[in-house]
Amino acid sequence: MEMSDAVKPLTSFLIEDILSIKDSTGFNGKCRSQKVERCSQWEEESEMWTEQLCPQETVFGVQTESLDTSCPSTSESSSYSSMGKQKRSRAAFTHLQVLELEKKFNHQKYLSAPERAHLASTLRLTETQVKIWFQNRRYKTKRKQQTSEFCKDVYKAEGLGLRDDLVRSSLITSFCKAYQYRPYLWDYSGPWGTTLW
DNA sequence: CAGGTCAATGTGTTAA
DNA sequence: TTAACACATTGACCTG
Repeated sequence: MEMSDAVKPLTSFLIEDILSIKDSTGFNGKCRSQKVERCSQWEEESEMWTEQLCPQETVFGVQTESLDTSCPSTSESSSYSSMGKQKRSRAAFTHLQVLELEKKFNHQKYLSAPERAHLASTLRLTETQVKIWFQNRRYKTKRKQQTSEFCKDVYKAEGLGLRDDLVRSSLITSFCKAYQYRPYLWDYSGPWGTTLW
């Protein structure tokens, strides 16, 4: 049986995450004209930095308005709707920023305040963004680990020769209880196929 | 358009 | 009291 994503060692995910030529939004190498346009000023200023560290991937030099004061919001990005609600922005970190964050995370899961400040200035992010990124990253790692352990339990149960349907129903029940607020984990590819349901 | 990803936000907890 | 944390959720944006 082919190993599912859920049971791969953690390092595999990290390496895959890094090697897949994607930025943090899942963007896959094509130009997002809207964002590039919005952040042209930032790109101009960071051109040297981008080329120095990531010469062949300047296409990923995409930054959103909320990341850097040198990239001011445009009327579009900070626009208010007719209802008066401010549109929430979500920064898309560059491929290079994510790469450096991942490298650091591989080395240490927690940063001290000085380390965070240094990394933030190096990557031209705010300290809060670095802090939140590490928080989210730890949580993501933990979720994957939980999924992985769940799969090991399945294999163990099957190895003991327990009836497949009983194993399945009990595990699904406990899994649903544990992850009722985490539907994204339900997509895991378990030993009984690609979908649970 | 449904579903996935992920930065940002909200909430509750803990330690200094 | 404050800052940082874990965890859950939201909302923007992307892909198939």
